[in-house]
Amino acid sequence: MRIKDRDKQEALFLAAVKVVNEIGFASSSVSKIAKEAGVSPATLYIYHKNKDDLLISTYLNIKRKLTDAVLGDMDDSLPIRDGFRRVWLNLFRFAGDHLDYFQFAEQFSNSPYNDQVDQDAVDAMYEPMGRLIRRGIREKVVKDMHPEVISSFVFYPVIILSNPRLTRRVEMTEALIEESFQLAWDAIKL
Amino acid sequence: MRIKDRDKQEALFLAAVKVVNEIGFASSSVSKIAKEAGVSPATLYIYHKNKDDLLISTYLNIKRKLTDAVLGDMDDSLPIRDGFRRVWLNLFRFAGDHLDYFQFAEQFSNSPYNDQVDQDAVDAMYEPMGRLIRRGIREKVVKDMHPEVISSFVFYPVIILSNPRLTRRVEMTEALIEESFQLAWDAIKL
DNA sequence: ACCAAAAGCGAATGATCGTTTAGTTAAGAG
DNA sequence: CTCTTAACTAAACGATCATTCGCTTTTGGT
Repeated sequence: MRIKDRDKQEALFLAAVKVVNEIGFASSSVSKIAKEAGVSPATLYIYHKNKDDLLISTYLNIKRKLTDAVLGDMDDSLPIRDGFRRVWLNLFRFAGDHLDYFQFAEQFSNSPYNDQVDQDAVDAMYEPMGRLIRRGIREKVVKDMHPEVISSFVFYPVIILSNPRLTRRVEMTEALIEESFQLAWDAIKL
Repeated sequence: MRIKDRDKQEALFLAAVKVVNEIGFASSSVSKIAKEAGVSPATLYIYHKNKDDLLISTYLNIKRKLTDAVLGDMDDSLPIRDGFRRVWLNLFRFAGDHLDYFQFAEQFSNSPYNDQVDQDAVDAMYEPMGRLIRRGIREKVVKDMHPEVISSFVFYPVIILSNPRLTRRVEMTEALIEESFQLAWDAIKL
């Protein structure tokens, strides 16, 4: 028996990201994504059971790449502030390198599609971050608040600042990224 | 000659918000929105020149209501911190009262539709906020950074914290909202 | 070398899409 | 009350939608 083509898998993933970012969920059709991937619409259904499945697995694929890139080099022996700083810088680098992934993920997670993903599975990917936050609280370096509150002050500003659709007037230079991290740290430090 | 019906205008606005929030941009069609509004699809074209125009003006309508509710009672004589605090609390109250507006706006502003809106016009609505930030910097109470950076640390966490799609584990009580404001203030204060 | 089976595709399915047309209804001006 | 005009609609337009069908091609196992 024949085996599924890894290249087609990847081509479909990249095509979904590209088409959705260029024309939005409203206009993105299976045939447009298939054409962009250089594949028949019928072939797409060998890899995904329907359109929703294609989009959901594209999202999960991005989330996995994101958490790998951002949390992959976490080190429990690092001082708390350095741990946060490393993740912060990773996030900016990833956003710069893969703006398209970021944009797709934002479009997706704000849409009703998000209700179809297993949120606990996504949250589990962020577990290393939760560990860092809890350690910071235990060591009396970080304010004792729910990890989701801490995260929202540290990481969501990054999502805004690295999205040129929302932040048109500011160019995020190396120095400005470092300065901005100080704001994030000031928000959460004890 | 006959006059346009204000109730239909409003019904179309509410229907667009409701349908888009329930089934997303991907599945939202003109006929579904018209049916929800209790109106013929053809009638919709008397009020909007096409589908995009309907969605864009729905978004701008929400943005106007939002800035009115959040920035409408700004007072230049208030101490800086109290000014920020008032806007912060307004934003939480508005998010609680009109979660549907918030959700629509987030879906919209993260999609390519956003490229079709005059961003300068939207930015102008936030001008009172820019004034407050610049006054804070001038009086050496707020860090001297670009207003968009300051805003991203103060207000975007609110958008996350008040979105139950993203923040499922934390219930934002009055006390927690007040505590969270302290984090926002710590981030930007000198 | 051959076979089984899954990959792969072009074309067709019926449904729904955004928009227009042709005609009816209702209300403000006189 | 009448005329005018724009609001309003049901039905229809061609286009495109998500998905499937019938068939061909490829490939791993023997």
